[in-house]
Amino acid sequence: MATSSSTLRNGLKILKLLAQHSGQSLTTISKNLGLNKSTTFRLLETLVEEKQVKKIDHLYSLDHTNSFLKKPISIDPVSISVSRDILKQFNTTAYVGILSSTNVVITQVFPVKNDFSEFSVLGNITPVHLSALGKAIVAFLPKDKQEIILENLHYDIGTKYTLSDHTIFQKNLNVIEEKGYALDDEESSLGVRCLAVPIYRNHQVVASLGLSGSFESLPRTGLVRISKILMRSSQQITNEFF
Amino acid sequence: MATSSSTLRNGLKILKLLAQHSGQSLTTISKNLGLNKSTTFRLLETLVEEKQVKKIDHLYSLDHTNSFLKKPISIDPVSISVSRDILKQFNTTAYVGILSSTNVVITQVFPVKNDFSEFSVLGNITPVHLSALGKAIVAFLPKDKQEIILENLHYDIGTKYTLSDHTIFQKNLNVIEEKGYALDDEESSLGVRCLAVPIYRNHQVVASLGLSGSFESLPRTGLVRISKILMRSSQQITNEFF
DNA sequence: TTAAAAATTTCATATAGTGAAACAGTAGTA
DNA sequence: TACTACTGTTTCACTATATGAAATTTTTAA
Repeated sequence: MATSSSTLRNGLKILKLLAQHSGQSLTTISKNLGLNKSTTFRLLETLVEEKQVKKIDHLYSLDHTNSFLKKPISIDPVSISVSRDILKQFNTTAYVGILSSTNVVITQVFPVKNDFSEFSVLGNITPVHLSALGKAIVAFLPKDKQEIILENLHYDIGTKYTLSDHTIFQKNLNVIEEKGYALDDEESSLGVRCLAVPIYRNHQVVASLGLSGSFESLPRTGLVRISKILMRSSQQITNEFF
Repeated sequence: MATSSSTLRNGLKILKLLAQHSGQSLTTISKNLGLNKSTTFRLLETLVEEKQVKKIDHLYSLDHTNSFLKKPISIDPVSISVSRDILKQFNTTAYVGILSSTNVVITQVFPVKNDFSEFSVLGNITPVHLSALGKAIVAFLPKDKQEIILENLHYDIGTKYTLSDHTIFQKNLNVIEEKGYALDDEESSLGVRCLAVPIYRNHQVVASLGLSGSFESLPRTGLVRISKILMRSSQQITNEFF
């Protein structure tokens, strides 16, 4: 007896196919996946019932309005622009993240290369302690708000969170507050470094602006200088909009 | 014999639950859904294998990096800022859309209200002919590029697309080109109107900037004036970045 | 209007999915 | 360290659900 479920897997295959190529007919989907037509029809009916797929004139498409991953976000909006000079100077991609509960959500992406696959991270949700963007927000929050977030991290993360992790993260936040920027080498196995600074509005941090690049483009020796440039950029933003 | 698939439905239930509350254990998920533990375990294993769910220290979360709905986008990036004055003036939300194949993707949202649920549309994908943002791009493309998109609309939409629709849409595009802006009252049953203008880069349209508001905030009598204000804003953007 | 193609439903059956229970792993406490 | 309680994972017997072939209905195109 197989460990896992082929029926569920087939259903997910259909979703994946429709994500790549929407507006397909039953016969086309059945052929593309090598599934029997009756089976395919029934799986599609289920997906339509569950509102993951819509069916118009016998053509099936993903129902984007009901994606599981579209989670209402309930904090203040922020919008910024990033000069291309900064991106070119550091050969990095820039991101804006905002806080949502105990996670950070990427709301804007500014790729340096003409490689638009970077936009696929738009809307991504990450626990604050796993991302420089998140840390750069939390570290500059008032202490009482920080505490609330640290408490709630028990429930919202995919990582078991112990008291010692709590203490380590708290110390990490203090360091970030002192330095003025957050650094994340967690993805260091991939040679990627992230540097992020807070964005303020009405004297409160509401978002963060981060750069993601290679160790070469964001060298340890240049982090203070880079963070100052970013701070000037984010200060400009605050002046302009808030 | 049931029309639809209870196994697939149970799998989707799990995804939905994890979307609402991530980082749950097997026992909790099983209890919350009233599913047998073994069954739940196997469904979760399948979801993990298919990379829709990640499992860290026996806690399950949605794997946001592998959402079906995150579709690599392969055209040039664009970034803009929108002055809050424009939003306040019209009491509307602003969007930036970019072209991806025959769809338009929303890459930036600037809500006027402190109601961040608007950000849930970030990343939304809509066929070009169903959205002012899409029309405002296609209408200003070179004719040969337009033709390619019109041809491919056969395959990518959830709506049956006939020759007469082709002709109507082509005429619609000509009108938009003449006027300089695209209007969309398709959602008029909900009292929502969308007005969009193109964003250029190197003398080519690469994106669009649109406003979405009520009939009161975007009155028919004011559309020309508003579109001119938007055009100035998008021209400023072009001057600044391109 | 007709024929072909696609969509939907039916039916027999076997296999995939289910759930109870056994087993293994983990954490906390005395 | 040993024990207990709880959780996670695997096994096994059984049947209900999923499958696929085929019949029927609907849709499409000429």
